[in-house]
Amino acid sequence: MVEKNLDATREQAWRALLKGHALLVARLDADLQHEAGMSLTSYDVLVQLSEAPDRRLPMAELARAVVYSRSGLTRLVDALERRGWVVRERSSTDRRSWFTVITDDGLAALERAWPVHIAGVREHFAAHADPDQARALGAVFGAVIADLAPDVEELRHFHPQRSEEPKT
Amino acid sequence: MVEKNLDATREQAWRALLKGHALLVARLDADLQHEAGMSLTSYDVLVQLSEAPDRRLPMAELARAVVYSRSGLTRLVDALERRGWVVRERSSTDRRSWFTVITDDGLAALERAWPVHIAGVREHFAAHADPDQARALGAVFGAVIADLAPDVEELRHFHPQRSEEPKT
DNA sequence: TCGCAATGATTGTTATTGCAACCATCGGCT
DNA sequence: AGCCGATGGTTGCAATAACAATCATTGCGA
Repeated sequence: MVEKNLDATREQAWRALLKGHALLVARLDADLQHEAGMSLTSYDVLVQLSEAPDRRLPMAELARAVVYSRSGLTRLVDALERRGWVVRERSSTDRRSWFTVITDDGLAALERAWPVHIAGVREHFAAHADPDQARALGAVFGAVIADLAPDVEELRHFHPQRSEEPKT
Repeated sequence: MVEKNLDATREQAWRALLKGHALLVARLDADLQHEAGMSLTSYDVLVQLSEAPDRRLPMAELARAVVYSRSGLTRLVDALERRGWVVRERSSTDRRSWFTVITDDGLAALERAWPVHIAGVREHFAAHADPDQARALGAVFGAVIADLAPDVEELRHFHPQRSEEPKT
C-alpha cells in the first residue's frame, strides 16, 4: 500500500486552500457582479488585455493567461464585444489568429471595477497574510505554475505518457 | 483616488494564487476523472461524508462544507445516488431535512480514488511547499475561511446595506 | 513546392452550476 | 394553540464552461 496520507501540515494547507479559495472567489465575484456589473473572469480578461503591449493579445495566448478553454474564451470575448469593451482584430502576420483588443470603454469599465476588486482582495485576502506569508504563498504558487503551465492544453484531455502505465 | 494597488508582494501572491489554483484544480480534476471516473467535487463530497459521524450529513451542512449551492448539491447528490455511492435518508428529528449517507460502494469508490488524488496533490502541490510554507498557507487560508465562512449564504445574492449606493 | 501534421479560432452539443421561486416544516412569540 | 419569519430541500430556468468536431492557415520535412 502506498503511503496513505499527506503529512498533517500539508493536508491542512491543501484543504484550507480549496475551501478558502472557493469562499474567496465566490465573494469577490459576487461583489464585482453587484457593484461593477462584471464577472471575475471578465475582469481577469480585461486586466490581461490592459497590461498587454498595444492593449491586445491573440486568443490563444489570452486563454493560456487566464487558464480558460479556447471555446470558453471565444464566447466570453463575444460577450465582451457585445458590451463594447473589446473588439477583434485580425492579425496581420498570421491569418488564423485574431487579436482581442480592449477598447476605451473597456478600459473605463476596468477603471470602475478595479477599486471594488482591490478592496475585496485587501479585505478578504491581503488582510490575512503578512508579508512573509504572502511571499511564501507567491513562491509556492509560482512553483505550481511553473510546474503545470507548460502542459495545460495537452493534459486537459488525456495523459499521453501515462495512459498505458500499469497500475501496480 | 483610493490607493491604487496592493503592495507588490501581495499582488504577486494573489495573482499566482488565482492562476496556480486554476491549473492545479484543472489537473487534479482531469486526473481523477480519467483514472478514477469521478470529478473533484464528487470526491470532495464523498470525503466529507466518509469522515462524518455515522457516514452521513444533512444536505445543508454538506453544502456549507464543500462550498456549494444547495441546488447544485441536490443535483450532485442525485448523480451520486444514481451511481449507488450515496443514499438519502430522512432525518428522524427534522422532517424537512435529509441525510446524505455514503454507501459501501461509495466508500469503495473513494478507496479507489484517493490514491490518485493524493498522488496528484503531492506531486503538484505539496512538492512545491516546504513545511514552513505549508504552515503559512494553512494559516492564511484558515483565516480567510474564518472571515468568510459564516456569511456565505447571505452575501451570495445581495449586499443588504450597499445596494442603494450611488455611483459617483 | 507539395503534403501534412500542428495551430488558431469557432460552433454544436452537453454537463455543470447558480439564482429565484416554491413547498414543507420548524420554532419562537404572543 | 396559532402565526409567521426562518430554514431545508427541490425544481424551472438561464448562464457558464468544456469537449469534440470542423475549417482555415501555417510551416516543416521530403
